[in-house]
Amino acid sequence: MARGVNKVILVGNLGNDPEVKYTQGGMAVTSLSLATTSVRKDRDGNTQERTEWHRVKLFGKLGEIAGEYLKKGRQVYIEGSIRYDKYTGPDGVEKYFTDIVADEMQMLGGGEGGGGGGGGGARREFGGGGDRPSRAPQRQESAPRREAPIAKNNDFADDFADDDIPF
Amino acid sequence: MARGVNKVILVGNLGNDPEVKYTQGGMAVTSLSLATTSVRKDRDGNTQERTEWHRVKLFGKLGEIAGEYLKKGRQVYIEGSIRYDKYTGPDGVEKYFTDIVADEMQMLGGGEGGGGGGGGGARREFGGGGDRPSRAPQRQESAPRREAPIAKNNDFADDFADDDIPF
Amino acid sequence: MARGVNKVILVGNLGNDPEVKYTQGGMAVTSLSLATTSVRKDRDGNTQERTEWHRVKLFGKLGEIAGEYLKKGRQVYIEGSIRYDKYTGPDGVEKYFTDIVADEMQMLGGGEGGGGGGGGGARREFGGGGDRPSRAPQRQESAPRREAPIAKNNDFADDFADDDIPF
Amino acid sequence: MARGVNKVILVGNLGNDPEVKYTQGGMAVTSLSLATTSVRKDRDGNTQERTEWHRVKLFGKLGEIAGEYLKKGRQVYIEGSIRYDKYTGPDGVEKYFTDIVADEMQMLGGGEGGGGGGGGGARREFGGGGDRPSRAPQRQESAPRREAPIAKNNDFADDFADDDIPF
DNA sequence: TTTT
DNA sequence: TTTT
Repeated sequence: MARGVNKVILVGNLGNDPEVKYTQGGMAVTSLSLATTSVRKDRDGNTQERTEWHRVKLFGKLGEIAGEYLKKGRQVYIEGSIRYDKYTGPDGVEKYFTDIVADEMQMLGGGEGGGGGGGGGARREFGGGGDRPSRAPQRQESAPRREAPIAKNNDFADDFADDDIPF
Repeated sequence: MARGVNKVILVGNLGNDPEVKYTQGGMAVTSLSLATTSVRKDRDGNTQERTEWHRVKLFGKLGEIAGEYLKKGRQVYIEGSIRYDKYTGPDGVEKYFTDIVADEMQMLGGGEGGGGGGGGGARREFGGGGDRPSRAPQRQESAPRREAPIAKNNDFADDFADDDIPF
Repeated sequence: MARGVNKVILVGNLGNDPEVKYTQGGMAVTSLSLATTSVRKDRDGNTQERTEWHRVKLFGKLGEIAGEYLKKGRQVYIEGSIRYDKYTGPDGVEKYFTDIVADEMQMLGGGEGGGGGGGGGARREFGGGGDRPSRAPQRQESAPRREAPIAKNNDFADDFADDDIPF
Repeated sequence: MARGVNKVILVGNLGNDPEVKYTQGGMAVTSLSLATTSVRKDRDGNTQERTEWHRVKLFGKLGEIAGEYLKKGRQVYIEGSIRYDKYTGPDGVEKYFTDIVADEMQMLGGGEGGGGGGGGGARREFGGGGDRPSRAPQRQESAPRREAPIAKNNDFADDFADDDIPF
């Protein structure tokens, strides 16, 4: 439900491998760095290029799939919404972040990236409960003694209750 | 032309009247503050709301139409793309901006806002040369003695050559 | 999940009041006739208009909300997908239908249409089981003795198992 | 300009090579058959698939690029609008067509399809006059003596004045 | 800062 | 008729 529409559609290439983190409740929070490039001719007839680097966040099962199948360089379709966040650092300085929160993902380009699942699509889960924290436990175990082992730098992962996909 | 897709679709309400500025070449650069609100139930069954405030930029003729017909509170459809900008202030501090650069605009809701043109739509102009700097001169005259009368605070207006719609 | 993207975004006005039908299982199947108009100048400088009339289908709770709050003339935002159907009539003649199956709906324009819920948004339900056939029973009772009381003319309503939102 | 929004976004695979025709004025009119497939689980847990076949039309330079670089099987992003047409045949029978008129196209998947231009994007031209009927003459020469050599079967090509991109 |  |  919503009052208004906030929709983003991206087709771009990953600048790096996905980064997968887990909340303490075991929900995957995956970050992508996605490039989209525009090309145009300026008034002198020269070709100009400009690239935007989007920070894309995928939660829950969608984040797990992204972490498993996406790789640096791969082309992907993302549908989601824009989210603006402000974070006040320990030094009191405010920092601003803009994220694209993905609702849907489509791997493009025929899956040279290996695996068996390349080329498929995935959709964000609504309605809690279904998140299997599959590989999360290991991950948690591998970083045992920290108060907040995840989301040190406001990577969205402490913005919401565990296992609660944000909006 | 492009390598990739960077598309945003918004339906929201204006938090303020539009701000119209002009480049030295006379091109309108209009800024909107647009709210989109999401509503959902959390796990306890309580209704949660979250509002995103989008900074929307409209250039050229599209900016002039927006400045003329839009008003605080009015509902509008915007189609455009995301643009991330970094600005280093005189104090050396980097600031980040995210803007939605509009390609298309639709006033919604039947135009109680007056004028004759309410309720219509408009599209961004491609292909240079057609920008009539209609009311820009007056505007320039009303702020005569300043070195950089426009875009003091990196409002996009000095990011591009005059009369050159950015991308 | 999907292999590919099939997405439609419409903002238009209803040509008629919504038509609500119910499957035998009690699921609402609501049809809208939605107009979108394009305007342009032809080569002689004359203004040309062209209107497309979209057949929009809304299922389940989304269909109930549409049936309750939408009215002829009202402006609405629809997000969904295109569905092409073929129907062979009793005379053996094939007929083709194109429908927009709605996933999301936003009433636009400030809700002069009355009620308390005007102006809100709604989202299609995924995951079965949640469809309360609220007013459906009465509806069924009012048309008791018919073999196929609903969907005589292939209005989508017999294309799918009862209570099963099609795709 | 428009009153309303009529927008379609597709990512799919071509079922066949593109078909390129030319108007008498030399404008390319290219048709694609584009598949988008949805997958879901039904209530019994079985996987169901449904494929929509979209008729996509590309005009002018965009149609020339599509005809040159796209091939059967290739994945493509299309942005455009829905257009419903009715055609009354010589037998008096009415036939209905639904087309997606493309405004923008992106070839996806890294261009194994050869050529040098694979993987790029293209945008529909607005503003008449710029259509170079590059390969059209040959095409015209190869079918010299016919009253209406093109668009026998209502392929959109006689719906509009030559060189006039429809809307 | 908007809107219902 | 495509694709994984």
